[in-house]
Amino acid sequence: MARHDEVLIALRRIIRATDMYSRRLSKIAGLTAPQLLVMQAIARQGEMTMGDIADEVSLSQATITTILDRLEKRELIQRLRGSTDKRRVYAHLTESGTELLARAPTPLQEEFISRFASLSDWEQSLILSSLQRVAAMMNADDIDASPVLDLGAMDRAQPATDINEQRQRQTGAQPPAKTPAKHTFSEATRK
Amino acid sequence: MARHDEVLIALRRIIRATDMYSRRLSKIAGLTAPQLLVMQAIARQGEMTMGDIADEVSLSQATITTILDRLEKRELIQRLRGSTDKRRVYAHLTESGTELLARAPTPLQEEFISRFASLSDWEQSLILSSLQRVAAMMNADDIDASPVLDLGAMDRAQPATDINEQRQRQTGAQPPAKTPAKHTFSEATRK
DNA sequence: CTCTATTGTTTTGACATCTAACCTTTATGG
DNA sequence: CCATAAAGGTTAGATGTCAAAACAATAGAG
Repeated sequence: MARHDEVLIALRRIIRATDMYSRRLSKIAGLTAPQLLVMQAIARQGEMTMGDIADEVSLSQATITTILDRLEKRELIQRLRGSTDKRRVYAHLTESGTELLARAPTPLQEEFISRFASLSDWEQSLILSSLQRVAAMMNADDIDASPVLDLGAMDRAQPATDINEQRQRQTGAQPPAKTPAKHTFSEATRK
Repeated sequence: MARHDEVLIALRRIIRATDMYSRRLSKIAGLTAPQLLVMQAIARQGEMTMGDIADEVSLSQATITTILDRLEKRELIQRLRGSTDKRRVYAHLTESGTELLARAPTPLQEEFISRFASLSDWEQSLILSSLQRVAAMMNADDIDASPVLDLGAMDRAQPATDINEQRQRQTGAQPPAKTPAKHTFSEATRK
């Protein structure tokens, strides 16, 4: 078995564990992992537009919409249409949302966190940088995305012309603690 | 920002990249990543039951069912009820399934593979073992579920050496997945 | 001051996933 | 033998997720 096959297996296990924890979270805390992440982001900023949230948590806008739909239905967040720019929609936590969030656990398994914390410092940074490298290697081809790409593509899918479009949202992954900040939100000072 | 928060971010990026590649695969090759994995597994074994596949690719049986539903609808695989044991259902590739599979790319981004391959040997194994360790740390609490809630136990006495032991047979990978049962208790409560 | 391009969201349609509940069949204990 | 448990699959119901298309509102060009 090739090394990269083992990588794939490990990745799928990680992905699955993440998913299963999300479901467990949902049972014990009433929030799935993405819901929790989104709410934490909103709590940090006070109020955010859909696009801001999407950038912050690295999900598409469409996904944010559906997540907020569910949160809104449960009255954990509220949407407010922007007054100056009516295209924007601002989300903020409700009373009960804030409360629920306060009682919620972390979006990463406690078990994992404590195990990870018990590793020595150099082991932790080794693991972290490995993950970041993998992430970078996987996201990289997003950036250049060979403009031509395989012949086999055209005899099957007609579209296939859209590779350049998404170059707006890739964050380097190198700088440790750095909010992407591609979006300055200074809307309130509009005329 | 805490180390484990950075871990979380890296993980989410990896998960997202994996998902996006799956969609791209689906466009250029007509198969998503899980579909491809399932078909490759079947191709290797010739013929497999739902449960075998589930174990092999680390997904639940229900998921395999829905994936095979789609593949069967497109006539890429076929289901055959077992003759001796009629509970079993065997899946095998059809003519066109074999053909499509032959033309399909790898389930991991080529770009990633070549980047990974270009790393030195020790780097590769460093990354691989980091991933395997993360996977092991995340899946670990699956095993016990709730014996005690230690915390005080480990932060003092143990030099944290036995945490690594959990991953004994990961690298061997002969018997893949092996979800530790834990599922067999809630069955016959219907009545 | 219109007409059009751009920007921000939502909707649509398709997959992937899981748990829990439900069927079928086989295995087992009296 | 037969009732019941166990094993293998499928169905139902929820989420998450994305690309693309559809909408809505603002910004720009003439």
